[in-house]
Amino acid sequence: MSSDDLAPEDAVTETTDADRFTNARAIRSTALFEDYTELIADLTEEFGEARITDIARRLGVTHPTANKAVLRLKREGLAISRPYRGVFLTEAGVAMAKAVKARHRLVVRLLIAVGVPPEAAEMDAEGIEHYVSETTLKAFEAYLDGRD
Amino acid sequence: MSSDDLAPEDAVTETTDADRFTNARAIRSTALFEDYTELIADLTEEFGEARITDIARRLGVTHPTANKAVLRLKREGLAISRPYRGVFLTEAGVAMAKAVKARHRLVVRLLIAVGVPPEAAEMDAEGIEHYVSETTLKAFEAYLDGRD
DNA sequence: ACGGAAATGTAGCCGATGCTATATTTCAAA
DNA sequence: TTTGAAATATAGCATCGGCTACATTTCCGT
Ligand SMILES: [Mn+2]
Ligand SMILES: [Mn+2]
Ligand SMILES: [Mn+2]
Ligand SMILES: [Mn+2]
Repeated sequence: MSSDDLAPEDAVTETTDADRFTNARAIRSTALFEDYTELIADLTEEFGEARITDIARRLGVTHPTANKAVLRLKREGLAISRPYRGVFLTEAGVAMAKAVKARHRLVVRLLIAVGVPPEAAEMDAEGIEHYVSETTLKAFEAYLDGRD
Repeated sequence: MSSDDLAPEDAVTETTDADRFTNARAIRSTALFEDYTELIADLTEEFGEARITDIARRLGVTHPTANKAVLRLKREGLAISRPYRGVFLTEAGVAMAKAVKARHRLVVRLLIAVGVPPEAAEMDAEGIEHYVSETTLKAFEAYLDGRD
């Protein structure tokens, strides 16, 4: 199980356990932003703007929690807003939302394709989506195309 | 896209967006414990005990971080240890480790089965594993059995 | 036009999870 | 048996992401 089994002499770049965990930690720290941008995009499409109250209700958190998260989004250049007004995504925010939404849908489609009940697929995808790499995404696409 | 499209009069239990996000938040708060118990089980099998230094190195964190996490594990009844000695899992810890390891392997197997390169499968599984429900797990098993 | 309810903002608390710096303990080599 | 290096523990700092309580602003109905 140890990563130096059969360690070769030449300069192969090994993926260590630490690499995997470090990757997962990095993703964990951006997952919340991904959910916020995706949600703000949805609300903007539905209502023309994303109100703090609606964001909080959809996420199942209190409004101060949503407010604080939006402050972080603004600090990171993903959103803009004026006091007591709706929240809007920046270019970067829109780009993130688009990518996240595409991933979300693709993960759900794949789960359903391998036999996961739609309800469970939707539920699990909300967490899984953030950890699916580009490589895996491509594989999902290829799998979904090349069947039936 | 709104969840009250075609809302029925009778008492169907709807899964709201908030339910999904709340579920994902709950899982996020246990994911780290799952990684720790799985890792401690591995190290115990390899070396007869899990030393703080080894835990920290495998996870890619500093040893004070690992130490503090082990304190939380102990508080939650998942591990035991005496000062300056190795860490061991309790019954509950072993049970968690077993379940997590089974999930980890199954997720990797499924990803590979749908065409994800093994390297990427291992990498992504480290995050994905925590969000796979029992229902989805069963579906993965069925899928892996019922092919070839 | 205004008064009150709803929405939004802010202050402050908490635990989790990371870090660095420092203290303490263990253990093996000399 | 001593002692120094490695391992472990602890102290203290920071950010994140939850919460409650309270302050402020907006806006709708009368
Ligand atoms: Mn999500
Ligand atoms: Mn999503
Ligand atoms: Mn993991
Ligand atoms: Mn794992």
